[in-house]
Amino acid sequence: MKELYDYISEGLELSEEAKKHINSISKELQVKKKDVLIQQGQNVNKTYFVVSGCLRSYGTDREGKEHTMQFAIKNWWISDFMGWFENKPTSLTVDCVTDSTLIEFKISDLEELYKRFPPFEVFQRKNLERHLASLQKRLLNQLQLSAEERYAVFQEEYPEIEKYALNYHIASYLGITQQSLSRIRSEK
Amino acid sequence: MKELYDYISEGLELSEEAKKHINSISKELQVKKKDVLIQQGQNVNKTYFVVSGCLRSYGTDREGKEHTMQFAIKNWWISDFMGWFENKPTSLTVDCVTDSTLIEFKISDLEELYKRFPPFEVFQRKNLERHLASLQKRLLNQLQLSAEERYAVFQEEYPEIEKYALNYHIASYLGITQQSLSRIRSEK
DNA sequence: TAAGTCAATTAACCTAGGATAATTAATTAT
DNA sequence: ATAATTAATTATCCTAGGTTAATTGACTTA
Repeated sequence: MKELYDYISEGLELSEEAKKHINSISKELQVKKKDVLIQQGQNVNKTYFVVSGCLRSYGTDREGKEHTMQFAIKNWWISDFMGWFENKPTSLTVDCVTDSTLIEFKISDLEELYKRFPPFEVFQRKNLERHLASLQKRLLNQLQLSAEERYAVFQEEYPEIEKYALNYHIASYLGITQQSLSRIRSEK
Repeated sequence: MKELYDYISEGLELSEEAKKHINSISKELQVKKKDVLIQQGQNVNKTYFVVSGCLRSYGTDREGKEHTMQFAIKNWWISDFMGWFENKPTSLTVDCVTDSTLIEFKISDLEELYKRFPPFEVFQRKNLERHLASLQKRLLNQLQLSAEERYAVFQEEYPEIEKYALNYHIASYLGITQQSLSRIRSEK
């Protein structure tokens, strides 16, 4: 839990009362590599804060191909926004790239938290803003860079993730096949 | 101004006092097709609410090719999140696809508004959530659909934008060349 | 330690969509 | 209206990255 408090404290003053409330709505979770936390097609109502390890969210298309939306490591959140905000069955699966320690929240409990402790509302807005900015950057990269360039950006930006993730996870994040990624790697 | 009030009223109770405050920090703007509102490379501090017409934000790469990040029509906001939240010169240009009527805000004035009127903070968070969900969907489409399929989704989702925007605007939104879009169109 | 997975690499071939360039159509300005 | 721009289409050729399949390597589990 300490990791979560530290993380929050970077953004706002965390009162004892707030800590207690957070404690009451969350639970720590030990999960194993390949455990599935959110399953494509079901309704989402959970979100996860990563204490250690690595998670991944991805969509699976008709042909069974996976497309990685996001990785999450220490101090990141992961869930399926699309499913939650549109209140529809999720189009993403969230599973574990490695054994991990997580803190689990019901999204509705977080909404309640924002109401009770307004600084959290602000904190969350700023998180969303940052998240949005990084997604925009990724989309722009997708539109304007070659596969090789995207891979270079990825390596530059997320060296720790490259250590955890499998080759085909990374390929599907970059929007290419595993074989292409292999090719790119060997060309250096 | 009425359009903006109506838009806000869909999300929250709009007091006279809040209206007055909004009035004091915004100004209505008439702009012409091709006018540039935010120029790639400069610092961003403005955001625009579209009353009528159509705007577009895009990045220009080294080879001078444009890549459309977003269109905005009636009741949408447009600015450059990446530039603002990272406090860096923007990598996007925002210009007018058609003559338009806008309401202009300084982003810092909006932050002040959130502070003074907390319901706006919530309202804004929810907007960001929706925005994030739609961006995720777009990225997923980019990763898993063919150019032809993406175009079909675009037509389905934004029929009004297709009326306003030029062919090469749409192509650059889909991540393909103008010629490819032409080809796709003629194949039907 | 051998058998059985599961992941990564490599190679041969193929295709969606890019590049270039010429032609036609649609706007805009005079 | 006419000329001058600016945008869209079409055609040819080309390439990045996909597809399929075989090979190698690296973990598991027995």
